[in-house]
Amino acid sequence: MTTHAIASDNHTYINQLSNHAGAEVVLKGWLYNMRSSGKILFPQLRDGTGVVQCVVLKNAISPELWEALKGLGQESSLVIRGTVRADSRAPGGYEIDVIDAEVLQQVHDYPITPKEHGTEFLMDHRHLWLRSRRQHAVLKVRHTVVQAVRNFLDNDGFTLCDSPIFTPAACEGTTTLFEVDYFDGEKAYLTQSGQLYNEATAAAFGKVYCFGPTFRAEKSKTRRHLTEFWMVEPEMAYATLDDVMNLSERMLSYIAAQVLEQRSEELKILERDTSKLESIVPPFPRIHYDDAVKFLHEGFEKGVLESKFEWGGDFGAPDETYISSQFKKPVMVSHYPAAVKAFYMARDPERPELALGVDVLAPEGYGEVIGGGERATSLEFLQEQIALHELPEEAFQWYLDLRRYGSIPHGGFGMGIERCTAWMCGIEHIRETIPFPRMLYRIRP
RNA sequence: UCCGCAGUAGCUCAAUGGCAGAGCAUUCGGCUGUUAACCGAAGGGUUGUAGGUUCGAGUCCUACCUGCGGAGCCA
Repeated sequence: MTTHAIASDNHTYINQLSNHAGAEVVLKGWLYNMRSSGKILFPQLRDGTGVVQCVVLKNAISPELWEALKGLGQESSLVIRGTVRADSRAPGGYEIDVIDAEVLQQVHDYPITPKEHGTEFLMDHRHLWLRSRRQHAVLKVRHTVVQAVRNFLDNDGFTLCDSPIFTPAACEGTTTLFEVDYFDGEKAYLTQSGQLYNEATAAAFGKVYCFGPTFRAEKSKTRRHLTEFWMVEPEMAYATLDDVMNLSERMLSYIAAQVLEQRSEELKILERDTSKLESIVPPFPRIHYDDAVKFLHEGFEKGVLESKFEWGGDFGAPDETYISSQFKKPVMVSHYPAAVKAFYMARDPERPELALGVDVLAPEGYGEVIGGGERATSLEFLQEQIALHELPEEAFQWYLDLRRYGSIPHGGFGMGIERCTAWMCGIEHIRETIPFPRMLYRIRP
Protein backbone atom coordinates (compact mmCIF):
# COMPACT_ATOMS: atom_id res chain seq x y z
CA MET A 1 0.00 0.00 0.00
CA THR A 2 1.53 3.33 -1.00
CA THR A 3 1.45 6.36 1.22
CA HIS A 4 -0.67 8.20 -1.26
CA ALA A 5 -3.21 5.43 -1.61
CA ILE A 6 -3.70 4.85 2.08
CA ALA A 7 -3.85 8.53 2.97
CA SER A 8 -6.43 9.45 0.37
CA ASP A 9 -8.74 6.47 0.78
CA ASN A 10 -12.15 7.19 2.13
CA HIS A 11 -11.92 5.78 5.60
CA THR A 12 -14.28 4.36 8.16
CA TYR A 13 -14.85 5.67 11.67
CA ILE A 14 -14.68 3.23 14.55
CA ASN A 15 -18.20 3.99 15.77
CA GLN A 16 -19.48 2.91 12.32
CA LEU A 17 -17.82 -0.51 12.28
CA SER A 18 -21.08 -2.39 12.88
CA ASN A 19 -22.18 -1.25 9.39
CA HIS A 20 -19.10 -2.90 7.86
CA ALA A 21 -19.03 -6.35 9.46
CA GLY A 22 -17.09 -8.73 7.25
CA ALA A 23 -15.90 -5.94 4.96
CA GLU A 24 -12.47 -4.49 4.40
CA VAL A 25 -12.04 -0.97 5.85
CA VAL A 26 -9.38 1.70 6.29
CA LEU A 27 -9.08 3.19 9.78
CA LYS A 28 -7.11 6.34 10.60
CA GLY A 29 -6.14 7.11 14.13
CA TRP A 30 -3.72 6.83 16.99
CA LEU A 31 -2.37 3.90 18.98
CA TYR A 32 -4.21 3.80 22.29
CA ASN A 33 -2.40 0.82 23.77
CA MET A 34 -0.64 -2.29 22.55
CA ARG A 35 -0.28 -5.79 23.87
CA SER A 36 1.65 -8.56 22.22
CA SER A 37 2.14 -12.27 22.49
CA GLY A 38 5.06 -13.51 20.44
CA LYS A 39 3.97 -13.61 16.82
CA ILE A 40 0.71 -11.74 17.43
CA LEU A 41 0.12 -8.05 18.20
CA PHE A 42 -3.01 -6.45 19.64
CA PRO A 43 -2.83 -2.72 18.90
CA GLN A 44 -5.82 -0.74 20.11
CA LEU A 45 -6.63 2.06 17.68
CA ARG A 46 -8.36 5.27 18.74
CA ASP A 47 -9.84 7.65 16.17
CA GLY A 48 -11.91 10.15 18.15
CA THR A 49 -15.14 8.20 17.73
CA GLY A 50 -14.09 5.13 19.64
CA VAL A 51 -11.42 2.52 20.32
CA VAL A 52 -11.09 -0.80 18.52
CA GLN A 53 -8.72 -3.68 19.03
CA CYS A 54 -6.81 -4.82 15.97
CA VAL A 55 -5.10 -8.17 15.49
CA VAL A 56 -1.77 -8.42 13.64
CA LEU A 57 -0.39 -11.87 12.79
CA LYS A 58 3.30 -11.98 11.95
CA ASN A 59 2.93 -14.36 9.05
CA ALA A 60 0.09 -12.31 7.50
CA ILE A 61 2.15 -9.18 6.81
CA SER A 62 5.58 -8.24 5.51
CA PRO A 63 8.60 -8.54 7.85
CA GLU A 64 9.26 -4.77 7.49
CA LEU A 65 5.75 -3.88 8.57
CA TRP A 66 5.91 -6.34 11.46
CA GLU A 67 9.08 -4.66 12.75
CA ALA A 68 7.54 -1.21 12.35
CA LEU A 69 4.34 -2.09 14.19
CA LYS A 70 6.11 -4.02 16.95
CA GLY A 71 8.00 -0.94 18.08
CA LEU A 72 5.11 1.52 18.14
CA GLY A 73 4.59 3.61 21.27
CA GLN A 74 1.34 4.95 22.64
CA GLU A 75 -0.25 7.70 20.49
CA SER A 76 1.72 6.84 17.36
CA SER A 77 -0.37 7.95 14.38
CA LEU A 78 -1.21 5.26 11.89
CA VAL A 79 -3.54 4.13 9.14
CA ILE A 80 -4.73 0.55 9.16
CA ARG A 81 -6.36 -1.54 6.44
CA GLY A 82 -8.12 -4.65 7.66
CA THR A 83 -11.24 -6.78 7.84
CA VAL A 84 -14.00 -6.14 10.35
CA ARG A 85 -14.83 -9.24 12.35
CA ALA A 86 -17.44 -9.61 15.07
CA ASP A 87 -15.81 -11.06 18.18
CA SER A 88 -17.37 -11.55 21.56
CA ARG A 89 -13.96 -11.05 23.22
CA ALA A 90 -13.74 -7.45 21.94
CA PRO A 91 -15.16 -4.67 24.14
CA GLY A 92 -16.92 -2.94 21.22
CA GLY A 93 -18.05 -6.24 19.71
CA TYR A 94 -15.72 -5.95 16.69
CA GLU A 95 -12.07 -6.52 15.93
CA ILE A 96 -9.93 -5.65 12.92
CA ASP A 97 -7.79 -8.32 11.27
CA VAL A 98 -4.94 -6.22 9.92
CA ILE A 99 -3.99 -6.65 6.26
CA ASP A 100 -1.76 -3.62 5.87
CA ALA A 101 -0.80 -0.46 7.72
CA GLU A 102 1.12 2.75 7.39
CA VAL A 103 2.81 4.47 10.28
CA LEU A 104 2.64 8.27 9.98
CA GLN A 105 4.63 8.94 13.12
CA GLN A 106 6.30 6.60 15.54
CA VAL A 107 5.97 7.96 19.07
CA HIS A 108 7.97 7.19 22.20
CA ASP A 109 7.57 8.47 25.70
CA TYR A 110 3.97 9.66 25.49
CA PRO A 111 3.62 11.16 28.96
CA ILE A 112 0.16 9.88 29.91
CA THR A 113 0.40 6.15 30.55
CA PRO A 114 -2.43 3.70 31.22
CA LYS A 115 -1.57 3.85 34.93
CA GLU A 116 -2.68 6.46 37.45
CA HIS A 117 -1.60 10.09 37.44
CA GLY A 118 -2.01 13.03 39.79
CA THR A 119 -4.18 16.07 39.16
CA GLU A 120 -1.35 18.53 38.62
CA PHE A 121 0.37 16.31 36.07
CA LEU A 122 -2.85 15.71 34.17
CA MET A 123 -3.80 19.38 34.19
CA ASP A 124 -0.33 20.33 32.91
CA HIS A 125 -0.93 17.87 30.06
CA ARG A 126 -4.56 18.82 29.50
CA HIS A 127 -3.92 19.12 25.74
CA LEU A 128 -3.04 15.41 25.71
CA TRP A 129 -5.31 14.31 28.55
CA LEU A 130 -8.29 15.11 26.30
CA ARG A 131 -7.41 11.95 24.35
CA SER A 132 -8.09 9.72 27.34
CA ARG A 133 -11.29 7.70 27.33
CA ARG A 134 -12.78 9.28 30.43
CA GLN A 135 -12.08 12.88 29.41
CA HIS A 136 -13.40 12.09 25.97
CA ALA A 137 -16.63 10.80 27.53
CA VAL A 138 -17.09 13.88 29.74
CA LEU A 139 -16.71 16.25 26.80
CA LYS A 140 -19.10 14.24 24.67
CA VAL A 141 -21.66 14.66 27.45
CA ARG A 142 -20.91 18.40 27.51
CA HIS A 143 -21.56 18.50 23.77
CA THR A 144 -24.93 16.82 24.29
CA VAL A 145 -25.84 19.18 27.17
CA VAL A 146 -25.16 22.20 24.93
CA GLN A 147 -27.01 20.66 22.01
CA ALA A 148 -29.98 19.81 24.24
CA VAL A 149 -30.13 23.34 25.65
CA ARG A 150 -30.16 24.88 22.20
CA ASN A 151 -32.67 22.42 20.76
CA PHE A 152 -34.94 22.89 23.74
CA LEU A 153 -34.97 26.67 23.58
CA ASP A 154 -35.10 26.86 19.78
CA ASN A 155 -38.06 24.47 19.69
CA ASP A 156 -39.77 26.46 22.42
CA GLY A 157 -39.84 29.69 20.41
CA PHE A 158 -36.74 31.35 21.84
CA THR A 159 -34.49 33.52 19.66
CA LEU A 160 -30.73 33.45 20.16
CA CYS A 161 -29.58 37.02 20.94
CA ASP A 162 -26.03 36.90 22.23
CA SER A 163 -24.88 39.54 24.67
CA PRO A 164 -21.50 41.30 24.57
CA ILE A 165 -18.40 39.98 26.31
CA PHE A 166 -16.82 43.44 26.74
CA THR A 167 -19.04 45.42 29.08
CA PRO A 168 -18.72 48.93 30.47
CA ALA A 169 -19.75 48.04 34.03
CA ALA A 170 -20.79 45.26 36.34
CA CYS A 171 -24.09 43.56 35.76
CA GLU A 172 -24.50 42.76 39.39
CA GLY A 173 -21.90 44.94 41.03
CA THR A 174 -21.25 42.50 43.84
CA THR A 175 -18.76 40.06 42.37
CA THR A 176 -15.27 40.75 41.13
CA LEU A 177 -14.70 41.73 37.52
CA PHE A 178 -11.83 41.09 35.16
CA GLU A 179 -10.70 44.49 33.92
CA VAL A 180 -9.17 45.02 30.48
CA ASP A 181 -7.78 48.09 28.71
CA TYR A 182 -10.12 49.29 26.01
CA PHE A 183 -9.19 52.29 23.83
CA ASP A 184 -8.09 55.78 24.90
CA GLY A 185 -7.62 54.83 28.52
CA GLU A 186 -11.13 53.53 28.91
CA LYS A 187 -11.62 50.38 30.98
CA ALA A 188 -13.83 47.52 29.92
CA TYR A 189 -14.83 44.46 31.89
CA LEU A 190 -15.37 40.86 30.85
CA THR A 191 -19.02 39.98 31.22
CA GLN A 192 -20.32 38.21 34.29
CA SER A 193 -23.79 37.73 32.85
CA GLY A 194 -25.79 38.66 29.78
CA GLN A 195 -28.79 39.27 32.02
CA LEU A 196 -29.29 43.01 31.55
CA TYR A 197 -28.84 42.83 27.77
CA ASN A 198 -31.27 39.90 27.66
CA GLU A 199 -33.94 42.13 29.17
CA ALA A 200 -33.48 44.52 26.23
CA THR A 201 -33.62 41.77 23.60
CA ALA A 202 -36.60 40.10 25.35
CA ALA A 203 -38.53 43.36 24.92
CA ALA A 204 -37.71 43.17 21.20
CA PHE A 205 -38.21 39.44 20.55
CA GLY A 206 -40.37 38.13 23.40
CA LYS A 207 -38.42 34.99 24.30
CA VAL A 208 -34.63 35.14 23.93
CA TYR A 209 -31.48 33.49 25.17
CA CYS A 210 -27.80 34.16 25.14
CA PHE A 211 -25.12 31.51 25.33
CA GLY A 212 -21.47 32.19 25.78
CA PRO A 213 -18.50 32.42 28.08
CA THR A 214 -18.74 34.46 31.27
CA PHE A 215 -15.97 35.54 33.60
CA ARG A 216 -15.81 35.86 37.36
CA ALA A 217 -12.67 37.02 39.13
CA GLU A 218 -13.75 35.30 42.31
CA LYS A 219 -10.95 33.78 44.31
CA SER A 220 -12.90 30.57 44.62
CA LYS A 221 -10.98 27.35 44.98
CA THR A 222 -13.65 24.69 44.98
CA ARG A 223 -14.76 21.82 42.78
CA ARG A 224 -17.66 23.95 41.51
CA HIS A 225 -15.80 27.05 40.30
CA LEU A 226 -14.06 28.22 37.14
CA THR A 227 -13.03 31.80 36.36
CA GLU A 228 -14.24 31.31 32.79
CA PHE A 229 -17.41 29.29 32.31
CA TRP A 230 -20.21 28.97 29.80
CA MET A 231 -23.69 30.07 30.68
CA VAL A 232 -27.02 29.87 28.91
CA GLU A 233 -29.47 32.57 29.93
CA PRO A 234 -33.07 32.50 28.68
CA GLU A 235 -35.26 35.55 29.31
CA MET A 236 -39.01 35.84 28.71
CA ALA A 237 -41.21 38.91 28.33
CA TYR A 238 -44.49 38.73 30.24
CA ALA A 239 -43.20 36.01 32.53
CA THR A 240 -43.63 35.51 36.25
CA LEU A 241 -41.58 33.61 38.80
CA ASP A 242 -43.79 30.55 38.18
CA ASP A 243 -43.05 30.70 34.46
CA VAL A 244 -39.34 30.84 35.20
CA MET A 245 -39.59 27.80 37.47
CA ASN A 246 -41.62 25.87 34.90
CA LEU A 247 -39.04 26.61 32.21
CA SER A 248 -36.15 25.51 34.49
CA GLU A 249 -37.91 22.27 35.26
CA ARG A 250 -38.71 21.47 31.65
CA MET A 251 -35.25 22.37 30.39
CA LEU A 252 -33.34 20.32 32.98
CA SER A 253 -35.61 17.32 32.38
CA TYR A 254 -35.03 17.59 28.65
CA ILE A 255 -31.25 17.79 29.09
CA ALA A 256 -31.20 14.70 31.33
CA ALA A 257 -33.37 12.75 28.87
CA GLN A 258 -31.11 13.69 25.94
CA VAL A 259 -27.96 12.72 27.83
CA LEU A 260 -29.50 9.37 28.75
CA GLU A 261 -30.61 8.75 25.19
CA GLN A 262 -27.52 9.88 23.30
CA ARG A 263 -24.63 9.27 25.66
CA SER A 264 -25.27 5.84 27.13
CA GLU A 265 -21.81 4.58 26.12
CA GLU A 266 -20.12 7.56 27.75
CA LEU A 267 -22.19 7.23 30.93
CA LYS A 268 -21.00 3.61 31.11
CA ILE A 269 -17.38 4.68 30.81
CA LEU A 270 -17.98 7.23 33.57
CA GLU A 271 -19.73 4.56 35.69
CA ARG A 272 -22.63 6.97 36.15
CA ASP A 273 -25.60 5.70 38.13
CA THR A 274 -28.19 6.40 35.44
CA SER A 275 -31.12 5.98 37.84
CA LYS A 276 -30.06 9.36 39.25
CA LEU A 277 -30.62 10.91 35.82
CA GLU A 278 -33.81 8.98 35.15
CA SER A 279 -35.40 10.58 38.21
CA ILE A 280 -34.94 14.09 36.76
CA VAL A 281 -38.54 14.47 35.58
CA PRO A 282 -41.22 17.07 36.43
CA PRO A 283 -42.50 18.08 38.85
CA PHE A 284 -39.51 19.21 40.92
CA PRO A 285 -40.16 20.04 44.55
CA ARG A 286 -40.64 23.79 45.10
CA ILE A 287 -39.92 25.18 48.51
CA HIS A 288 -40.01 28.64 50.04
CA TYR A 289 -36.84 30.10 51.54
CA ASP A 290 -38.57 30.01 54.96
CA ASP A 291 -39.05 26.24 54.60
CA ALA A 292 -35.46 25.78 53.49
CA VAL A 293 -34.37 27.55 56.67
CA LYS A 294 -36.57 25.15 58.67
CA PHE A 295 -34.76 22.22 57.02
CA LEU A 296 -31.43 23.75 58.00
CA HIS A 297 -32.55 24.16 61.60
CA GLU A 298 -33.59 20.50 61.68
CA GLY A 299 -30.22 19.58 60.20
CA PHE A 300 -28.47 21.51 62.94
CA GLU A 301 -30.56 19.85 65.65
CA LYS A 302 -29.78 16.42 64.19
CA GLY A 303 -26.11 17.35 64.34
CA VAL A 304 -25.64 17.04 60.56
CA LEU A 305 -24.83 20.75 60.18
CA GLU A 306 -22.15 22.41 62.23
CA SER A 307 -23.69 25.83 62.77
CA LYS A 308 -27.24 27.09 63.15
CA PHE A 309 -28.38 28.96 60.06
CA GLU A 310 -29.69 32.49 60.61
CA TRP A 311 -32.73 33.60 58.60
CA GLY A 312 -31.68 36.29 56.15
CA GLY A 313 -28.40 34.88 54.90
CA ASP A 314 -27.54 33.13 51.66
CA PHE A 315 -26.90 29.40 51.78
CA GLY A 316 -23.35 28.09 51.92
CA ALA A 317 -22.22 24.95 50.11
CA PRO A 318 -22.95 22.60 53.07
CA ASP A 319 -26.40 24.23 53.44
CA GLU A 320 -27.23 23.67 49.77
CA THR A 321 -26.04 20.09 49.99
CA TYR A 322 -28.18 19.45 53.06
CA ILE A 323 -31.32 20.96 51.52
CA SER A 324 -30.89 19.04 48.26
CA SER A 325 -30.17 15.82 50.17
CA GLN A 326 -33.79 15.92 51.38
CA PHE A 327 -34.94 15.21 47.81
CA LYS A 328 -34.11 12.82 44.98
CA LYS A 329 -34.86 15.44 42.34
CA PRO A 330 -33.50 18.93 41.84
CA VAL A 331 -35.19 21.27 44.32
CA MET A 332 -36.30 24.81 43.56
CA VAL A 333 -35.89 27.27 46.42
CA SER A 334 -37.63 30.63 45.94
CA HIS A 335 -38.40 33.87 47.77
CA TYR A 336 -34.95 34.63 49.12
CA PRO A 337 -34.35 37.69 51.26
CA ALA A 338 -33.86 40.56 48.82
CA ALA A 339 -30.70 41.63 50.61
CA VAL A 340 -28.76 38.60 49.33
CA LYS A 341 -29.99 38.86 45.73
CA ALA A 342 -29.24 41.14 42.78
CA PHE A 343 -30.68 44.66 42.67
CA TYR A 344 -32.92 44.01 39.67
CA MET A 345 -34.98 41.27 41.34
CA ALA A 346 -38.72 41.87 41.70
CA ARG A 347 -40.12 41.92 45.24
CA ASP A 348 -42.84 39.75 46.70
CA PRO A 349 -45.84 42.15 46.90
CA GLU A 350 -47.00 40.50 50.15
CA ARG A 351 -43.56 40.55 51.77
CA PRO A 352 -41.37 43.23 50.18
CA GLU A 353 -38.30 42.03 52.05
CA LEU A 354 -38.33 38.91 49.82
CA ALA A 355 -37.14 38.73 46.21
CA LEU A 356 -38.99 36.73 43.54
CA GLY A 357 -35.87 34.76 42.79
CA VAL A 358 -35.33 31.03 42.47
CA ASP A 359 -32.28 28.80 42.73
CA VAL A 360 -32.39 25.26 41.43
CA LEU A 361 -30.23 23.03 43.60
CA ALA A 362 -29.04 19.85 41.95
CA PRO A 363 -28.99 16.62 43.98
CA GLU A 364 -25.84 14.75 45.04
CA GLY A 365 -24.11 17.92 46.22
CA TYR A 366 -23.77 19.53 42.79
CA GLY A 367 -25.22 22.75 44.21
CA GLU A 368 -26.80 25.68 42.47
CA VAL A 369 -27.08 24.78 38.82
CA ILE A 370 -29.63 27.46 37.93
CA GLY A 371 -30.30 30.90 39.39
CA GLY A 372 -32.98 33.28 38.17
CA GLY A 373 -36.25 34.97 38.86
CA GLU A 374 -38.70 37.69 38.02
CA ARG A 375 -37.28 41.17 37.36
CA ALA A 376 -38.38 44.44 38.89
CA THR A 377 -40.57 46.56 36.59
CA SER A 378 -40.71 49.95 38.29
CA LEU A 379 -38.36 52.72 37.12
CA GLU A 380 -38.38 54.43 40.52
CA PHE A 381 -37.68 51.21 42.39
CA LEU A 382 -34.68 50.39 40.19
CA GLN A 383 -33.29 53.91 40.52
CA GLU A 384 -33.50 53.53 44.29
CA GLN A 385 -31.79 50.15 44.17
CA ILE A 386 -28.98 51.40 41.93
CA ALA A 387 -28.35 54.24 44.37
CA LEU A 388 -28.59 51.88 47.35
CA HIS A 389 -26.00 49.50 45.84
CA GLU A 390 -23.79 52.52 44.99
CA LEU A 391 -23.77 51.63 41.30
CA PRO A 392 -23.04 54.33 38.68
CA GLU A 393 -26.52 55.33 37.51
CA GLU A 394 -25.17 56.75 34.26
CA ALA A 395 -24.01 53.29 33.15
CA PHE A 396 -27.52 51.97 33.69
CA GLN A 397 -29.46 54.63 31.77
CA TRP A 398 -30.00 52.34 28.79
CA TYR A 399 -31.23 49.66 31.14
CA LEU A 400 -33.62 52.07 32.84
CA ASP A 401 -35.01 52.93 29.38
CA LEU A 402 -36.48 49.42 29.39
CA ARG A 403 -38.66 50.60 32.32
CA ARG A 404 -39.48 53.90 30.61
CA TYR A 405 -40.72 52.42 27.34
CA GLY A 406 -43.16 49.57 27.73
CA SER A 407 -42.18 48.08 31.08
CA ILE A 408 -43.58 44.60 31.59
CA PRO A 409 -43.29 41.72 34.04
CA HIS A 410 -40.49 39.48 32.78
CA GLY A 411 -37.97 36.98 34.01
CA GLY A 412 -35.39 34.35 33.20
CA PHE A 413 -32.47 32.41 34.55
CA GLY A 414 -28.88 31.46 34.01
CA MET A 415 -27.56 27.91 33.90
CA GLY A 416 -23.87 27.02 34.15
CA ILE A 417 -23.02 24.49 31.45
CA GLU A 418 -20.08 23.03 33.36
CA ARG A 419 -21.98 22.50 36.62
CA CYS A 420 -24.78 20.87 34.68
CA THR A 421 -22.30 18.65 32.81
CA ALA A 422 -20.49 17.63 36.01
CA TRP A 423 -23.86 16.66 37.48
CA MET A 424 -24.90 14.66 34.40
CA CYS A 425 -21.54 12.85 34.41
CA GLY A 426 -21.49 12.33 38.16
CA ILE A 427 -17.89 13.50 38.30
CA GLU A 428 -16.13 15.10 41.24
CA HIS A 429 -14.68 18.27 39.74
CA ILE A 430 -15.96 20.85 37.27
CA ARG A 431 -12.48 21.29 35.72
CA GLU A 432 -12.94 18.16 33.61
CA THR A 433 -16.13 19.44 31.96
CA ILE A 434 -14.49 22.11 29.77
CA PRO A 435 -11.65 21.41 27.31
CA PHE A 436 -9.26 23.97 28.79
CA PRO A 437 -10.35 25.08 32.26
CA ARG A 438 -9.46 28.50 33.62
CA MET A 439 -9.20 28.55 37.39
CA LEU A 440 -7.80 30.68 40.19
CA TYR A 441 -4.25 29.39 39.74
CA ARG A 442 -4.42 27.83 36.30
CA ILE A 443 -4.51 29.49 32.89
CA ARG A 444 -2.25 26.96 31.14
CA PRO A 445 -2.23 25.16 28.78
C1' U B 1 -7.71 36.02 51.57
C1' C B 2 -8.21 32.24 55.64
C1' C B 3 -7.85 26.93 57.51
C1' G B 4 -5.84 21.99 56.60
C1' C B 5 -2.72 18.42 53.75
C1' A B 6 1.26 17.28 50.41
C1' G B 7 6.04 17.82 47.41
C1' U B 8 11.40 11.41 46.65
C1' A B 9 13.11 8.35 39.20
C1' G B 10 9.18 10.53 33.23
C1' C B 11 4.42 8.88 36.26
C1' U B 12 2.09 6.68 40.92
C1' C B 13 4.05 5.80 45.54
C1' A B 14 7.47 3.26 49.66
C1' A B 15 11.72 4.07 52.89
C1' U B 16 11.77 3.59 62.53
C1' G B 17 16.80 10.15 62.37
C1' G B 18 21.40 5.28 59.96
C1' C B 19 23.30 1.78 52.33
C1' A B 20 17.84 5.90 47.74
C1' G B 21 13.47 1.43 46.80
C1' A B 22 9.06 -0.83 44.00
C1' G B 23 5.30 -0.90 40.10
C1' C B 24 4.25 1.44 35.48
C1' A B 25 6.66 4.07 31.35
C1' U B 26 11.42 3.79 28.25
C1' U B 27 15.38 0.38 25.79
C1' C B 28 16.67 -4.92 24.82
C1' G B 29 15.09 -10.16 24.89
C1' G B 30 10.92 -14.17 25.29
C1' C B 31 5.82 -15.75 24.33
C1' U B 32 0.16 -17.14 18.29
C1' G B 33 -5.70 -14.57 21.98
C1' U B 34 -3.74 -10.41 25.02
C1' U B 35 -7.85 -7.32 28.05
C1' A B 36 -4.22 -1.42 32.73
C1' A B 37 -1.42 -8.85 29.39
C1' C B 38 2.61 -11.61 31.32
C1' C B 39 8.04 -13.34 32.08
C1' G B 40 13.48 -11.88 32.08
C1' A B 41 17.28 -7.90 31.79
C1' A B 42 19.11 -2.76 31.50
C1' G B 43 19.26 2.50 31.97
C1' G B 44 17.02 6.21 35.00
C1' G B 45 17.96 10.45 41.61
C1' U B 46 21.34 17.71 43.62
C1' U B 47 14.54 13.73 47.81
C1' G B 48 10.54 21.58 45.63
C1' U B 49 14.11 25.99 47.21
C1' A B 50 17.12 28.39 51.09
C1' G B 51 18.71 28.12 55.95
C1' G B 52 19.01 25.50 60.79
C1' U B 53 19.30 21.22 64.66
C1' U B 54 22.33 16.55 64.69
C1' C B 55 28.10 12.29 64.64
C1' G B 56 24.39 11.54 60.73
C1' A B 57 18.30 14.61 57.71
C1' G B 58 14.04 12.20 52.37
C1' U B 59 12.60 11.99 57.69
C1' C B 60 13.01 17.07 62.89
C1' C B 61 12.64 22.93 62.98
C1' U B 62 11.99 27.96 60.27
C1' A B 63 10.92 30.70 55.89
C1' C B 64 9.63 30.69 50.92
C1' C B 65 7.76 28.31 46.29
C1' U B 66 4.33 24.94 43.95
C1' G B 67 0.11 21.90 44.10
C1' C B 68 -4.29 19.60 46.37
C1' G B 69 -8.78 19.78 49.60
C1' G B 70 -12.14 23.04 52.08
C1' A B 71 -14.35 28.02 53.54
C1' G B 72 -16.27 32.76 51.96
C1' C B 73 -18.52 34.39 47.09
C1' C B 74 -21.14 32.45 43.08
C1' A B 75 -23.50 29.43 37.95
